[in-house]
Amino acid sequence: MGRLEDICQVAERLFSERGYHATSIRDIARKLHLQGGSLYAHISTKEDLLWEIVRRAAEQFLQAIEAVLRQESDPVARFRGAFRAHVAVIARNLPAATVYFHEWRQLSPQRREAVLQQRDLYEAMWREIVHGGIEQGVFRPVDVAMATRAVLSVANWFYQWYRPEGPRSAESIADELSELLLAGLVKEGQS
Amino acid sequence: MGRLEDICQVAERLFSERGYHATSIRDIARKLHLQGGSLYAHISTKEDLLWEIVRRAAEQFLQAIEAVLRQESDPVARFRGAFRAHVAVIARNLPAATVYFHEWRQLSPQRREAVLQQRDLYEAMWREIVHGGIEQGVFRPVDVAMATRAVLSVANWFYQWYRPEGPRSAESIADELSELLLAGLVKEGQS
DNA sequence: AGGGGACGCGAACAACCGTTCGTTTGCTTT
DNA sequence: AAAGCAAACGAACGGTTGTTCGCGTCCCCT
Repeated sequence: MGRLEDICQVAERLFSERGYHATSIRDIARKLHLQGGSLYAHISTKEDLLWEIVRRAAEQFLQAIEAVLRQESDPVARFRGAFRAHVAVIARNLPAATVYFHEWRQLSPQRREAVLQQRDLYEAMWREIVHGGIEQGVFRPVDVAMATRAVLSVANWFYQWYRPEGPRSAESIADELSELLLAGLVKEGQS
Repeated sequence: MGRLEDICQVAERLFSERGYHATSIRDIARKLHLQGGSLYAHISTKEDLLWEIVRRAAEQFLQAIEAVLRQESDPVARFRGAFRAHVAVIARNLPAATVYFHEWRQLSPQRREAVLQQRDLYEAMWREIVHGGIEQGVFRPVDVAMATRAVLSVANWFYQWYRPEGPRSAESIADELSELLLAGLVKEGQS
């Protein structure tokens, strides 16, 4: 089954660099020294390939935040952990994350709906973190939905500018960004 | 010249909804009750159409922040003004802004380069705002590049979730978001 | 040793792509 | 009324798209 993995990996790279519709099945095949039609021994549809990439990425985001929520209970620790985990998922697999954020609209209506449902669930977990911080008096009483959107904006936009060959590690960047966001959330006094 | 404007408007909508490569010249023509080939009396290339949309959007962002920098000098006022202006450009022309952020990579290498240069210039102006705030002792001594990236993440991601038919006005949202970001930047004491 | 299944080839498919072009239409100007 | 002109038609172009399929070829299992 190593071949399918190879195909996915090449597809991730090309889809992320050129976009889904600007990448042909023959482009993917060429990078593997194969003929276009040969890919259909391993995949059944070009869209299935996109779906596989998007589905896996979505799964990783969910698993990452669930692990944090399971292990941490303090709002600030949860916030830092979830932010760091989100950034790590992107950094660990930048092409797949890029495809996830950029190309999910090209999926069929049903699959698009599934992505949206997963995204809503993910955002609800983040809102829970923010809500918990306010309820425990650690965060200022800001609008939960709006603050969550701001946080996720920074977290999601990360894929647009992060480059692994850059000078700073993803963890170091994640910590600095989450510190900046926390400063806007936490009540004046202690961090 | 009204016809070209019609074409641009339809192209903005379709490109933003389905993506550039998923929209054919015939799709655009159909919405105008025209034949595919008829568009070529007004445009010279499909890519030229995309370029026109992207170019105009980029221009609006630049003009908006330049006006703010010209009128305001206080760092906090500049920050609030620039953020509000950025969000207003997106809200005022959501389809074009969506195409700008989402499809600029599909342009030719030279035009892509021009977009990048403009974006760098825009970001430099934002860094100038943050830098000025720190220098005057109004903002905490954060990393200018990183803080600017965080702010622009929230500002740019706005197009992904803002819907004009929603309950809150773009200005009200912009003010709340910029307040949240400012709280993370400003030194403890006064706002 | 021999049979079977996975894998890859390469030609072919219908559909669609962006773009061109000769022709027709219909309005405006003289 | 005639001439001119921009706009739209509609057929056609060469190329590319995703996908199919019959055919070999190689390796693994018994």
